Amino acid sequence: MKKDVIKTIKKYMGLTTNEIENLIEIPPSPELGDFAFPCFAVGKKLKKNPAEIAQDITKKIKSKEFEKVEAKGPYVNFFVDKTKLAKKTLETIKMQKEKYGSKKLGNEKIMVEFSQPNTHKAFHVGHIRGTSLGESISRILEFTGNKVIRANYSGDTGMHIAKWLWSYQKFHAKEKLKEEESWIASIYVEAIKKLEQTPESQEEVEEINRKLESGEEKKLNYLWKKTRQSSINAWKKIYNELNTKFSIQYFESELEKPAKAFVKSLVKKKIAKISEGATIINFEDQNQANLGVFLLLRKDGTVLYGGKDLGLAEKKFKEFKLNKSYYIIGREQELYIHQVFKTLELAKSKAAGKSFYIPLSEVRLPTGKMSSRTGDNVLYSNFKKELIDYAKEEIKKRHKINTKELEKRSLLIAIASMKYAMLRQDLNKTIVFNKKESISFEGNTGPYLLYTYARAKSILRKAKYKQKKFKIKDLNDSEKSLVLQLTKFPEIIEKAYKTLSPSLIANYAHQLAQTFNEFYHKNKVIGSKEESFRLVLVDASSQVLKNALYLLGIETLERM
RNA sequence: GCGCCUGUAGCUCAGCCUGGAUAGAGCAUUGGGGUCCUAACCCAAGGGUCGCAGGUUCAAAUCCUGUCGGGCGCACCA
Repeated sequence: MKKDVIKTIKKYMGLTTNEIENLIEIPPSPELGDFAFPCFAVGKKLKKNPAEIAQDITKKIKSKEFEKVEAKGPYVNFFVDKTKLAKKTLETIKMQKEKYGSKKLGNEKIMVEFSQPNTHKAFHVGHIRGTSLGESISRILEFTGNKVIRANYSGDTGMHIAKWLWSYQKFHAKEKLKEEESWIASIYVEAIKKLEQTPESQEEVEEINRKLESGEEKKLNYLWKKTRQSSINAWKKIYNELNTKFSIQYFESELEKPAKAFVKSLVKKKIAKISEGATIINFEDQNQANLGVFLLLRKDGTVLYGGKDLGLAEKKFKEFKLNKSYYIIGREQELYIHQVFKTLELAKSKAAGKSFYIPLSEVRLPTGKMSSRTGDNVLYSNFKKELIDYAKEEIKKRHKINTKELEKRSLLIAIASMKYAMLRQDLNKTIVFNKKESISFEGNTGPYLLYTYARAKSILRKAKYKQKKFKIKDLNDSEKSLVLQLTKFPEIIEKAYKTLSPSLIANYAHQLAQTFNEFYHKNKVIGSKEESFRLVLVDASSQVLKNALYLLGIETLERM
């Protein structure tokens, strides 16, 4: 439809398609039309009053594509023929179904690294944001023609693990190992507290760290392996619930060797050097003073996180023939990740120039930063439980269903609620997590979207709807808005792909749901004169809503 | 000190990239809507010097400069 507008204007003005496309806008209200062409720029060029130009163009236009073309001040307003538009849009959706909105915009093999929890530590609300985002971006990339490899990278060695093992051995040795993340997290918090009380214990911890790296003590190795696996098993359940499946899981412990080798080569190439006993890159030497100093190896020769990330980048490109590698990592690591990328460039790595950073702002508590050290955080499992309990209450108010169905629905609602809350906001914005306010299923929330979908499906069920041919007469206002909303979806996808912003899709889904609910309220479907058409419209709406939710990584419910 | 992010209604946020016609939602507040397809819904009302000051422009929440407030980062943590 936009194309028709462009074509029409092009016929009467000496402008290129691109110029026109950039000028065309959507009027602030439907009474002003569906598309508008502002004449300011042309007015300036021709040194004529834009309002006169608008009048002129309007008089000349004789296209039959539009219901009406009208000059209003300096604007030429186009009114699209809604009946034609509805027919076209609904038929497209009917045909393409879950592929509606999908478009081949890219054709690359892309790795998306996200989530990155550490073993022996809490999986908290902050991880939910990163995980939801990674999954959603992956789906958007796939939906637009790319092949995606989902990668997870976890810290399973180092000082924090040593502290955990120390705490367990010293204070909980008789307890059975559990796979609950809350238990795992609590051992770590206790370690930090005890170490503050008795700083002299730090020596014991360092001894454990040494033994752990050398692998000399069998008993310790066993405990490490076993507890590490507990964390991994706990994640499996979490990722399953969050609808995420990683193609590959990397661990820090596997990267020590390749990292050391890579750092060695950097020293050889004189990119890195020894300073105060540690191996570093001073970016001042590379005329990149703004990147500061990048630390690779400690004094004692052990590899730091940065060194391992370099090794990992190499490994990723070696293992998979990637076109691109995305890192979804907290904003606080921005400098660090740019140091990694610059180093890859200096080393002429395969990963150079193909690695990209997607910065993610943190999830905070009203009281400040979340920390797995102090336990000042909201664990995934605890938050989920509260959401599930609330969902159960709400369901029980409305329906009598068996336990199995109740469990299924409440979990899905809980996940939708948390994911949507994490995705609807811009990545650059810090989310201040207020637990009380987060547990709400009304308004701009995930459950509202699920509810809208379930309502639509309920109509189709009751009408015993089957797809067949349909006729469209005149559309009323709420039908028109709904059709227009459905027509917009492919554009939203394109923009979301270009900017890697799931929030655009989240906002769109909410708008669509609002428009649908308005339509639902004003129009009776079953038993109305327009039943056949309205059923198609309901079917299409539910389909598009489902597609949008899919891209957010949110599953729908047929009944809620 | 330097660098990055951020400031829009009482609260939480869209809109800013690509400047245009009355700045939009949700929550909260107030008032409506049930013989009717799921009221987790819908309708209406009140509520805004778009942090502040300059500049560019016919036109600025949007672009530029400065400034103030908040967050984060800047050598052996990850």
